[in-house]
Amino acid sequence: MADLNNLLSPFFLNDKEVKKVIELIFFSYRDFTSGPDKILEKLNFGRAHHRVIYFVGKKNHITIKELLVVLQITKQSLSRVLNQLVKEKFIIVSTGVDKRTKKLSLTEKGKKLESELSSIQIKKIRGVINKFSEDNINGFKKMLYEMIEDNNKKTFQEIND
Amino acid sequence: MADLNNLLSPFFLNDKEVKKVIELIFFSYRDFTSGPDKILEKLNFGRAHHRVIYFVGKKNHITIKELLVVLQITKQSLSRVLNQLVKEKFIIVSTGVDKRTKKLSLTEKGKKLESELSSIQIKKIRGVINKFSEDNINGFKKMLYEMIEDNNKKTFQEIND
DNA sequence: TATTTAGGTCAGCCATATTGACTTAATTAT
DNA sequence: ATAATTAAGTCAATATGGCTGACCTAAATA
Repeated sequence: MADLNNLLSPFFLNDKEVKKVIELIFFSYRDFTSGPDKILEKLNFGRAHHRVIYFVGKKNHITIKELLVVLQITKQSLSRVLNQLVKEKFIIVSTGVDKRTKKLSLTEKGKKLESELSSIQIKKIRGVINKFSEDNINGFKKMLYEMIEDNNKKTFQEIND
Repeated sequence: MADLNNLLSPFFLNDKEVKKVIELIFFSYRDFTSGPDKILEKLNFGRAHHRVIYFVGKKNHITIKELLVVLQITKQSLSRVLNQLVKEKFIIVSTGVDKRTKKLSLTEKGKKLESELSSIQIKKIRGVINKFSEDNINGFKKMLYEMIEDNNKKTFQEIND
């Protein structure tokens, strides 16, 4: 019902073919993160710092709790990473209207790093986009979205509304 | 030249749209690995064990060196993980024709675990495949492949020849 | 006023990775 | 035959990024 393509010619991949997809995901993800990793290394930061920088950049004035929902780590884990970023002035903290909360923002230094890290990944994705059609890109996005668990689909929507 | 679609209607995504793709990759990969992670946890294993189990299952009689090329970690890192898997009888080791090398194989216990872990990810991918067309799937695979660095593309080909 | 919420902190633990230095045994090249 | 290279292993130290559990403060809400 949903898709004529499937009704007319149901598409099947055997286990071996599906496993190739597993490997493509593994290899592509590793290379997707390796670029930023190299820059982060020079700053003695890791991927966790990248994620915090990224999502604070994405949503200015994000609170600790919101960040925890997105990252799905414990506050103890976030704490160490975030404190380093604040101490080294990539992120500044202010108090929310609800005075229990804290609002996080990137400093100019933080914005610069975020931009440097993101531009590597943006470049990589654009490189891919340029080789494919609009249909392919839209399919790619939809398929990635379908791989996300329902509760996290909600989170993805929330950070993009 | 390469693609009429792009010549006729060059497809452009602005930075904000490309960043959505970055997030889709982040969220989907996390959920792609979370299923196996839960099973591994019960065995006091981690994702590193999964990768070793996976690639030994993929290529029976793989050597340590071949495994290191695929995994791109140091032999010290591999050593700990592999020794645990051998000690707990998920993997058996034999000597190659070149007596310097070792050949790794899954035991029945190892095959069972590999199958249990892979079936989760296979199921997830099939779930996605069933919602899309053959064109979409082929596009998906090609786009993932294009995200891999050239030297690793070679590795991907080699493990699939 | 009592409870919940947002955030922080201390301590200890585990997994995964790294670098560097060094060893052994087997193969290959000179 | 000897030298060089290769495959594998090991010891030690270090870093990152997660976790649990226990406990605390201050502010908001019921």
